[in-house]
Amino acid sequence: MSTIRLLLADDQALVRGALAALLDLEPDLSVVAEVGSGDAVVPAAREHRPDVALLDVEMPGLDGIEATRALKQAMPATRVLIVTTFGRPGFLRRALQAGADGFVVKDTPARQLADAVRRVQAGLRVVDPALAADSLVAGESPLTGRETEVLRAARDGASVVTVAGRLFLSAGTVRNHLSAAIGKTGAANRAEAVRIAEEHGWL
Amino acid sequence: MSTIRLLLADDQALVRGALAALLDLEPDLSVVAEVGSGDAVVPAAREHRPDVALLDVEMPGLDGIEATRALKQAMPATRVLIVTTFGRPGFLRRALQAGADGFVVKDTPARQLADAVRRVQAGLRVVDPALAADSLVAGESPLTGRETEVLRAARDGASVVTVAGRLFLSAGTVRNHLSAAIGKTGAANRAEAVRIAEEHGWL
DNA sequence: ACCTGGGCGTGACAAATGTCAGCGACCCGG
DNA sequence: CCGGGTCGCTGACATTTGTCACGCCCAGGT
Repeated sequence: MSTIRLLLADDQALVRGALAALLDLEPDLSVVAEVGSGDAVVPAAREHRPDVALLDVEMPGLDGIEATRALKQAMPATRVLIVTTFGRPGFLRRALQAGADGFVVKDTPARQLADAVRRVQAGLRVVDPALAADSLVAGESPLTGRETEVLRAARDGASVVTVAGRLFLSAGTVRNHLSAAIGKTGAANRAEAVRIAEEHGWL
Repeated sequence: MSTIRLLLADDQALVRGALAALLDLEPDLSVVAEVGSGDAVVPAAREHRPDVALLDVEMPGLDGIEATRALKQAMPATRVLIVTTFGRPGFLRRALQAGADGFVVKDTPARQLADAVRRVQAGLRVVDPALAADSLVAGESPLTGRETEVLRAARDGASVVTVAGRLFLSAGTVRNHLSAAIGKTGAANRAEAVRIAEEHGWL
């Protein structure tokens, strides 16, 4: 049995290095490339031809989801395993839609990671069961495209007019979109709506 | 030269295990205990007598800062090295005040971690230079105790009356404290004030 | 004894926010 | 071709939020 070649992508160098150390302990696994940003994933994959890519969701440049899409398009044979800090239900859904073969939260015990890699390499889907359940109840984002944009632009506490300026919209329109988002999220508030949408992975 | 005994505390099992793997590669280091919450730090330290404790800041139960204080009080000889995701200037200051011997961000290269551990064990202070500079400019929190409390209670987007109810205050008082916090942070907004305060590590 | 600063409260005011109804435009599927 | 949905905009309205001035109490330093 030949060794499985791995690519690691995580913006935190310490975590990246530590994961590499952990996975290199396994005799059948070998980390052939490490990158710290989403943009670097595809070039590194072209050069080192990994069997499996472990991608973090939170990354500068392309995030893990977009990087998955790009990688699957460039090299469809490469398996993708998403490794992330936050178990946002929406992330799981979007990751799978982007073509990911597995989804692991950083809460899972260290020893299971190598198994997850092997399963993914074998062509199986690996998904955290608890998270999958959450994803089903949470469902898809109820927010329309514009509402999502507006809510995202209001994340940092910008006022209505500021957001309107950023998106080239009328202030009234922004207010309406925000109102709709607040209603759909069940929030009482702009800030609360942002929080809820973020927790569900809708932003 | 005897080996340095380590205690690892991080709520993310995968990261914890990976760090353990990384550090165990060094011949002079040995991970003798791993815990996933701040409350477990002191008991584990009592049992395993580590030379150096690596603590994450973000943890359930006691956070890394409080755990540092507790550990230093219970076993002053133990060296504490804080390892954290976010380079919030305020965290550094509070960590050092709580008695930490070193402060490392998760962005630093993996190979430097072992060195940081050795330096801390040798009695030196280890601090990320860039972060130290930030800490100097950012300075201490300008917020008074009450203002901090109120701002923290308003973090999730709660309304004035809700916050007032939580803290057993009058609505007007809450508004005044919030107004003061907004002024001191230079924000235009409650939400912005929260964001700014969080970025500085004042919450 | 005096001053200072933080905490707590009230009242009043302007500005921002959230809600609602209604209008025209567009695209897509039946 | 005619809905239905999304988008964009307006205007009006009640509520919330942010600001300010003012007062009271208490703990600390001088």
